[in-house]
Amino acid sequence: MRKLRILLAEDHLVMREGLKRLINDQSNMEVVGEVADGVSAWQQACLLKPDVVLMDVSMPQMSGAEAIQKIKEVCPEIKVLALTAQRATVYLDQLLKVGASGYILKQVAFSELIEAICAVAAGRQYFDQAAQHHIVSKYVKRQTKKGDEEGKALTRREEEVLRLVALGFSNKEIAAKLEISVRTVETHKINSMKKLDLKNRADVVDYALSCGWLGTVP
Amino acid sequence: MRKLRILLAEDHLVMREGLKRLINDQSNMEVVGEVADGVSAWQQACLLKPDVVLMDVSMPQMSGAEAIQKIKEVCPEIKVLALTAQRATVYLDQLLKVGASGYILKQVAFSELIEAICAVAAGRQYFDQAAQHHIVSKYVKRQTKKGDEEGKALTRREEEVLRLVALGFSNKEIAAKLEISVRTVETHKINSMKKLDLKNRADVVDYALSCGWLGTVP
DNA sequence: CTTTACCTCAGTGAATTCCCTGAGAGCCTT
DNA sequence: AAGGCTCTCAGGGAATTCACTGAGGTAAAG
Repeated sequence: MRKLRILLAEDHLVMREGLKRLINDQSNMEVVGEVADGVSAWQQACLLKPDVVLMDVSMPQMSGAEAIQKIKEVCPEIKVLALTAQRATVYLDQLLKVGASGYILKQVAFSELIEAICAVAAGRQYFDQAAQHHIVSKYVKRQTKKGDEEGKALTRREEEVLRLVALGFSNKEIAAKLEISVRTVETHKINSMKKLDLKNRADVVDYALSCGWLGTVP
Repeated sequence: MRKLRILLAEDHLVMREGLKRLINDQSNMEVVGEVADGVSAWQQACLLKPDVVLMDVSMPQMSGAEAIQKIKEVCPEIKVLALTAQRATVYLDQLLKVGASGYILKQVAFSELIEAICAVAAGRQYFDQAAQHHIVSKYVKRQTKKGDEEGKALTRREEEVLRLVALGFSNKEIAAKLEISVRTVETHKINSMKKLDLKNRADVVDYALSCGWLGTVP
């Protein structure tokens, strides 16, 4: 039986080394490459053509989601298992959209990680309990509410503005940054907050944290 | 030669298992315990009396710094090596104050980690380059500016308020939370921002990120 | 006992944000 | 061509924050 070829994309060297050794100890898998940022992840994935990419979603240079999108664009046959430090079910939607085959927390037991890798390598999907629950409940909502859920997706501009709001920038500063008027910023801000049912800045920060917008300091 | 007895305090199971195996592979050290939160870290440290506690500073229930303080109170002979996911030199001061013997990033190479463990076990201190630089530059400043640096330390109340500001709460909400008047909140906010030379909310968020105030969602 | 630091609160005027409304231009789909 | 979505901008009043000042009470340190 051929060994599963795995690419590690994880910027914490210690965890990366740990993962590498643990995976290499498995009889049916081996680590064929290691990278520490999203850009390298994409390049190496296309070069090495691993069976599975184990991808930390919060990495410098390019976010995990962006890297996954790039990989899937060029090599759709490569499976990507997203690895995240925090519970971030909101972020999950984006990962699913760009083509992640699975989603698992770093807090997870090692045996479950191996199981997840095997699952995605076999073409199945793997989600931890919280993610599973999130997906199911959203699906149920969609069934009942019909297209109401889609109406809650932020537009590019809205997300851009909301991210800057979470980072603490004032409307004025955001307007300057994006070269638009303050009133426009207000509009995007209000609209995005209504869509996500965020009542104040604290909610925005919460949302941003759950999205990983603030998680990594590059 | 007796093996170094090490306690792992780290809430990411995968990294914990990785660390355990890597450390146990070393001929001169072994992992004698593993915990996933600050409270357990404290209890197990006092129970197991390890030579070194490898402590993730961001853990649920009790922060790393608090746990270190507890450990050092009861068992000052136990050395603690602080492990952190992000560069957070500001947080470093607190770790030093409570008695951490070393400070190292998760991004570090495994060999350096082993080196750090050996150093703190031997009673020396170990700090990564950035931390080293931070300490030295602060020391130099203190030499030149005398007590000026101390004047820049936030008071408990100021830090409390600033943290809430970074989390996106409005003055009004903070006032309600702390049961003080809005004007008092304004005062603490202004004073703390002046002390740290933060010009706007964005700077506050930056500072908070560098302190790890926003890094972990428990 | 005096000094110092900390926490608390307030006045004031300017600046900014909030929250509602309405609306024109560009682009894509039907 | 018509409709829908996105991005853009604006008016206006209420609410909040900003940035300055001053000040009383308490607790620790000298």
